[in-house]
This record gives sequence, structure tokens and C-alpha cells, in this order.
Amino acid sequence: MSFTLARDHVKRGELARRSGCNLETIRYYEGIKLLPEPARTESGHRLYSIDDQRRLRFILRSRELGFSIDEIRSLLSMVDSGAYTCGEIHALTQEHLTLVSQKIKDLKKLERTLKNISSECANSDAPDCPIVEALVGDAG
Amino acid sequence: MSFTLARDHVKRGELARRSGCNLETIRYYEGIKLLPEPARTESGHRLYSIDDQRRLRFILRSRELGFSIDEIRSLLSMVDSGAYTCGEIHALTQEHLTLVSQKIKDLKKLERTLKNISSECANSDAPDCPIVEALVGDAG
DNA sequence: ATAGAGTCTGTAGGTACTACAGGATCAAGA
DNA sequence: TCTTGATCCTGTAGTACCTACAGACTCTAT
Repeated sequence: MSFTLARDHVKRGELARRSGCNLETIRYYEGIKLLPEPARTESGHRLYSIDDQRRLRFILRSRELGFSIDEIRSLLSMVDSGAYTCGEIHALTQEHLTLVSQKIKDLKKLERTLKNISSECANSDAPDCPIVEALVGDAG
Repeated sequence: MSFTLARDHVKRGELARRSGCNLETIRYYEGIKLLPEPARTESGHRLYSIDDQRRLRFILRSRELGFSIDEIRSLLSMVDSGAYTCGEIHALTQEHLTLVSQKIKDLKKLERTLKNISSECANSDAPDCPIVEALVGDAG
């Protein structure tokens, strides 16, 4: 018989279910120190507090928004220090936004090129294809 | 003294320079069998033919256009078989184009979300930031 | 008591490279 | 001819971000 465990502490499986996160990813985030080492039961099972759950949600949401692990590390260290300002967080978000916008630009250019290449192709049973020529390029 | 080597055969460094490809990437492509094992000098240095150079250009250009290694493998195996048709190549290109367009869509959604979150932030010296709140989410 | 679910650890795999260590070879000048 | 520096060789490890598996242990319910 063990002493009563706080009701708001959950094990890894439950945390995964609640957060929609893959089971192994939680352990991975602990390994790379995005999540702190959680409490353990006497037998060694991880027990996550409400704070842990909030922190994981923060990480997952940031990932969804395309922040890299390193960017999240920066965000978290600001939040952890407790002394962050709105301006600092805003700056990091803007930086990230710039990256995203640039990526959209690049992909649009790619899309145009692919469409151009593709439009020159008759899409027929003919052997040889202008797409292949385009992929090899000019130089001989 | 060695017998004369064909002028159009180049070593790895020269191939890298000509193609703009990283030196190591060439060996990597050989390892994963996108490039065939090239000829060698008696002492073991790789010698690339004009065909090898064309093939590498094909791969690099396809990568630039965002084709994955597996997609390129498909394209190359069609071209290698010699029996590919315009239609087959076109189909693969269209498939890839669909992926690219989807990615653009996803990133645009992300961009909008980031802008929304960011716009609620006063970008000031204040501690606490609505971005942080947004990243943690609703559930508590 | 036992079956099955859940958890533990360490490690390998996937994608597409890139970089390094430690040694052999090549090309050009002294 | 010797030497120096650039280039080449091999194998392996590292990057980002997970995901999956093996083999052992623990928990829960019947």
C-alpha cells in the first residue's frame, strides 16, 4: 500500500492521451531537456504535475506553429526566468514569422517553376519528355 | 606514367565545383545508389563521365524543385528503363506539385495564426505576454 | 494467481545531408 | 629528387525531430 498520490498527477500514457502527443515524444522532450525530469512513483513510473502538463501543451502548440526546438528553448527560458517582457516574446515571434513568410515565398516560386515545366509536357504516350530535359538543365 | 585519361572524366572535387554540389553529397548519392559507382583511377580515385555529370545535374535540379530522394529514384528508374512516357513523368510531377501546393496552404494558415497571436501583443516592456498565454492554450 | 495493459531502459531507424579523422595520392616548385 | 600542400580515400558521427522496437518490470482487474 502506498501513500495517496495527488489526483492531478498522471503517468506518461495518460499525459500522452490528454495532450495528443506521442508517448515516446514525451520522453524525448525530457531527454533534450525541454521538459524537466518529472516526479516518480516508488517503482520508477513518471508522474506529471499540472505544471508539466501546461509546459508540454506550450511545447506542442509552439511546434504546431512551426517553432523549432531551439526557438522553443528560447521562449521557455524567457518564461522560466520569469522576467520576460512582452517585447522579447514578440521579437522572437516576429523572427519566426519572417522565416515562415520566406518559406512561403520560396515554395510559391517552386510551384510556379513546376507548373511551367509541367505545362510544356504533352502528357502523352510519347517517349521523351520535356520535363526530363528541364531537369537535366542546359549545360552539356 | 599512366595511360592518358579521357579529358571529359573528372574527379570528385572537380565534379563538385562544376555542379555546385557539396563534395560529400556526391559520395552520399553514390552510397544510396542514386549515382552509379563511377570508374576509378588505378590508385582508386573516382572518375566521373559526362553521363555521370548529367545524372548528377538531374538529381540536383530535382532536389531544388523539392522532389524527395524517393521521388527522384522513381523519376530516374523511369528514365533509366528508357521506356518512360511523357504521361508517366507528368503524373509524378503533378503529384509532387500537389504536395507543394498543400504545403503552401498549410504555411499560409500558420502565418495567419502567428500574425493574429502577435497582433494581440502590445510589444511593450510589460511582463506577461498574450503570446505566451496563446501558446499554452485554453485547457487548464 | 494470472493475464494483459502499461511502463521502464537503451538503442535503432528515418530524411537528407554534412563534417571530421587519419591516411594515401597527386601535382608543382625548389 | 624531395617536399609541400591540395586533393582524394574510407569509415563514422553529427544535425533536427522524432518514432518504434526489444526485453524486462509493474500495475490492475478478474
